[in-house]
Amino acid sequence: MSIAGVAEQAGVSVATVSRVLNGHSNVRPETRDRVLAAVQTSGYRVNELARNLRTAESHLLLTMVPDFGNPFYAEVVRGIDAVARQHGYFMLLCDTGADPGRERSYFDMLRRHRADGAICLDPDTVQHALAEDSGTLPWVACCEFDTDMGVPWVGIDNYRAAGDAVRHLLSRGRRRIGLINSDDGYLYARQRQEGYLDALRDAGVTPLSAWRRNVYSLDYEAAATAAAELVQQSGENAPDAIFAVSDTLAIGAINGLRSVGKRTPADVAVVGFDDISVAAQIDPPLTTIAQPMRELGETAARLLLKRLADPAASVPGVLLPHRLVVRLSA
Amino acid sequence: MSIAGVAEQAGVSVATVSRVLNGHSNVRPETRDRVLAAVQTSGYRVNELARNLRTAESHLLLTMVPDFGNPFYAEVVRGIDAVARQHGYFMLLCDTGADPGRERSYFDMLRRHRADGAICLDPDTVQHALAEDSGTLPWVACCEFDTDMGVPWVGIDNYRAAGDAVRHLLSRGRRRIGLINSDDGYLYARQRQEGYLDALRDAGVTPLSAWRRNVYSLDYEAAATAAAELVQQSGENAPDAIFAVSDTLAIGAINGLRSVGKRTPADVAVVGFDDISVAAQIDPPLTTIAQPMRELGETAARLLLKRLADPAASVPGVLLPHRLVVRLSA
DNA sequence: CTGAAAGCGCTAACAA
DNA sequence: TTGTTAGCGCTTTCAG
Repeated sequence: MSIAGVAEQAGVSVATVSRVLNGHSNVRPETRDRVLAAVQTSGYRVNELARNLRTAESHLLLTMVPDFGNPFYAEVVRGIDAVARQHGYFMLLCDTGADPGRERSYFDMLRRHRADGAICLDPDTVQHALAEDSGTLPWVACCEFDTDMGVPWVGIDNYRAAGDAVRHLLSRGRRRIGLINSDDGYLYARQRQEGYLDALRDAGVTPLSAWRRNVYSLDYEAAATAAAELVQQSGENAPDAIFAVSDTLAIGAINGLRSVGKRTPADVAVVGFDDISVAAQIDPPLTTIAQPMRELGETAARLLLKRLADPAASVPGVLLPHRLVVRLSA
Repeated sequence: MSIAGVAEQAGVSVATVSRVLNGHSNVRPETRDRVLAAVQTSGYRVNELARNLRTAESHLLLTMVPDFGNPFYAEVVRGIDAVARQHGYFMLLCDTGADPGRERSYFDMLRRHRADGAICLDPDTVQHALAEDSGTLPWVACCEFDTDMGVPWVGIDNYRAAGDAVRHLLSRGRRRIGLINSDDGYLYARQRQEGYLDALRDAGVTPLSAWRRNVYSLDYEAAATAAAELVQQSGENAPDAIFAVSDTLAIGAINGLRSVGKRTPADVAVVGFDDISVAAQIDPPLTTIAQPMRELGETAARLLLKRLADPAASVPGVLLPHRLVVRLSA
């Protein structure tokens, strides 16, 4: 049943039906009622494919995440979704696995008019590829952003946040602070490492490379292994604290520590990053850097919507505040 | 730049361009090359809106989850996504918050031809509303299913799985087994409760209602409170074990137990449900019923795809096996 | 206030 | 092998 059917049933033209469907005011109330009745009885629904073709917009927003099993991303995505829906858009969530190929294929949806805009949370390394050949497409970078990529962005100050974590550990009397970092294809990983190193140096401690481990997947096991290795080194190579760049990693680390008989925080203090909801539930509750996950997502969505509404508008980058949450692990 | 532009540039008709774009064989190689070249230089991309309007399909699949912050759903969704993409479909993830209104509005996307099919993980109570006025729309129920709703489904045997959990506790010598259940708007919640009750009775123990708590949001705090209340009752009202119908709840429960000085499993054994990845990481590692999350999603997607390929085909319901994973919490 | 008609970009008969 | 043409269902001038 198409608009033509409704028109016939109501004894009017398709144009009139379209008008009432779109809430135009220039329709006689009586006519409008007749149309509405016909819509009711016929069970008609607009074909948005047709509408979108005509209006040249899909009202679909893409969100590309490297891994949507990660609770951190889940919460950010919630923020995006809320704002999008609030503005009449639907959000299509794409799990790229941080794979440039998949990322490209999703990005193609923009070019093919299947989506109006995109929000990208992928590693800045893969974002760069996009920025080059599609500087013109409407998208914004979220959480992971390179300020001179010329793309609107939102995120936190990772450098300073990492410093805050380290300074907290320092203030607790820890000196040999280890780092469990993630894949340094992520700018955030590199920035947090810088923040960590500088904070240590500023305090007069020379960071040993033996204190650092990279984990190339955000999984618990890998972090557990890394933590166990770290503390089982001899002498001053063995850290008395660990800063993990995500709560997931921190939880794995605590588990790894326990498996080699080290207690947290008595033997080794641990601080995480993100403040996902499990962080407060584990034993000991995790001290961590809280990111405003929901706001991150909401802001990204708003930036994109603004860009969409006025392609010429200069959309700013925005930095959101982080916060140290002290619990018992450090 | 549209297909017409390419046609002009290549000196052929739009039909020919369409043919090479769609890989039809009846095009002279030389012509095809000319077209391809024009596509290249012009940077043309199909407008899928137009294509979809013409072919009357969107190649979009909807997945409706009640809460996509829940790691359990995340993993199921991964399975759906993988199969969908493998078959040339994109998956649109919708967080309904188990709200019938939002659910309806997403479902409307099917009626409006924005999506070809849907997979629904929402409570069976809200599914029923859908089944009534849209028995004809292509959708399948996943995890949460009512076998006589006339909709293809996939899930596990919740009744038996809950029984297995309880029997395990029984075999460990626990008799006063508590239940932390979720919102009984979910069929799975009601089924697991039945399984729990029957297993207890079969073992000759009379389940006290004082042993049971419902938690209406899947969050840690609520579960923690429930667990604390449960064990602080007097006499035989205080359970010596708790079966929680999800790992999230179980983790919260263990935390609640700890907060009132009860150790797990020494004082109170705990078994969870789902086997999400944190389950193995907490202290003590969680004994739980593992659901084949990924397969659940993959199967749902396959059922839907089958239904789409042949609307007349009778699509079966499928029951996937669960598994008791014994760790240290019980 | 309403209708006729053009056209969004594409695919698929049908012709040649 | 290629071109012409008729829609897909809708919105939107432009006339009346």
